[in-house]
Amino acid sequence: MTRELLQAAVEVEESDNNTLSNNNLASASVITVVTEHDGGHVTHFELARTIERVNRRFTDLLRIEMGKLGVGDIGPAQVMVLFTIGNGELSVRDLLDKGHYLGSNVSYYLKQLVDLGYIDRVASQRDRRSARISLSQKGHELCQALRTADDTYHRLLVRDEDESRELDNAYRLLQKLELVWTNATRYGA
Amino acid sequence: MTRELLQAAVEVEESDNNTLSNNNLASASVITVVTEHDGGHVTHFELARTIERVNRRFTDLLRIEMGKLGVGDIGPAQVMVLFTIGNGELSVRDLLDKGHYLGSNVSYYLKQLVDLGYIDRVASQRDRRSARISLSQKGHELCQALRTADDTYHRLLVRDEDESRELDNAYRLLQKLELVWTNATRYGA
DNA sequence: AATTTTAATTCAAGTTTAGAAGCATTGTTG
DNA sequence: CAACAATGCTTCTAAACTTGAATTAAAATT
Repeated sequence: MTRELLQAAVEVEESDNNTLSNNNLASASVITVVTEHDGGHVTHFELARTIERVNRRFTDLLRIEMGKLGVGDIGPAQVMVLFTIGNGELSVRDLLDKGHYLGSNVSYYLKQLVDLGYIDRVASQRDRRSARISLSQKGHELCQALRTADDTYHRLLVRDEDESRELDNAYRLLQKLELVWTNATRYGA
Repeated sequence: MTRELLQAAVEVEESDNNTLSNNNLASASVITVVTEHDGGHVTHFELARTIERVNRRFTDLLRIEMGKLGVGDIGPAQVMVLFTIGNGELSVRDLLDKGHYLGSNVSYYLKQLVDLGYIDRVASQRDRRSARISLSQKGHELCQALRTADDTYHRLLVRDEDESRELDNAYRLLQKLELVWTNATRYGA
C-alpha cells in the first residue's frame, strides 16, 4: 500500500514534468517539491542545491534501511565507504581516489570498520607501509542486504529502457560535473 | 588525460582490479570528455556514491571561492542556505521545505546568518510566530559574487544547446530521484 | 477558558570533516 | 651506505555540521 502511494507520487511528478510546469503547484497533497527552475537554464548553483538535497535524502534513507537491518554500530558515511571499496581489494590510496575522500577521514573510518569486523586489512607484501583492504564476510553481507532493499527504489525510478537511458545520461553528466569541479579545485578557475 | 580520470571513475566501480595510480596527473586542460559507458546499468548506489562525491567536490570549490572573496565568518552550508532563500521573502517553514532541511538545523544557521548580517528577519504581521526571512544587502552581494565566479564553470560544462539540454535532463532526473527517496523515507519502503 | 496545533528556537548530544603533525617504510642521492 | 626525501597511512585536535528531544510562544479549535 505504501507502494501504491509511492508509485502514484512518481506518476504525478512525471506529468508535472511533461508539461514543464514548475514549482509551487507541485503535486499531490503529500509532497511539495519546490524548485526555482523556470524552464530555461539550470545554473550551477541550482544543480548544486539539488545535489545537496538529494544527497541528504539518500543519507536519511540509508540510515532508515540500516535501522531496519539492526545496524547500529556504524553510520551512513561508513557504509558508503564499504560501497566504495566494492568487491575488490585495494589500497587506502585507491580508496581515497575512488571516493574523493580525505586521507585522515578514511583512516578514521577504516579504523572503526576494521574494529567492527566489516573490513579485512592486511599489510601489503611488497610495501609494508601500504595496506590492502577488502570487505569481510560481514561487510559483504551488509552491502548485499542494502542493495536488495535498494532494488525496490530502483524499480520505481527505472521502469523501462527509456528511463534507464535517462538515468545513464544523468550519471554521465554527474561525472562530467565531478571532473569540472575537481579540476577547478585543483588548478584554480 | 583528463579523459583517463573520468574513465577511471567510470570503470573502477565494476572492475575488480584497479590500477589508477596515475589520475593525479590529470592535466589542467579541462574538459573534453566523451565517456562511452557500456550499456551497463547504473545502480542506485553507484548513483548515490557519485552524488556524494560530486557534492563533496562542490563544497570544496565553494569553500575555495569563499576564501578568495575573503568570506571567513560562514561556511559552505550556510551559503547554501542563502542560495536556497534566493531573492524572495519566505518563512522558515518554506525554507525548510525548499531545502529539505531539518528545523533545528536551519534555526541554527539562521541565527548565525542574522547575527552576521547576511539575512534580514522580521516577524510576520498576521502571524507573529512566523518569521519572514530574506537576504540582506550583504547576503545579496555574496550570492552575486559567487554566482559570477560560478559562471566560469558553467561555461565549461555547458557549451552548446545540446549540453544545455543534457543538463536539464539530468536536473530533472535528480528531482525525480529526490522525490522517490523522499517518499521512501516518509512512507517506508 | 482549556486544549491542541503550528512555528520556530534552544539544547545537548552525535556524526562527519578538515588540517597539522606523526611514524614507519621505501626510494634516492651524494 | 648513510643521510635525506618522499610515500602511505594514522593520529590528534578542533571545527563544522546534523540530529532529536524539549521548549516557548502565538494561533486555532473546542
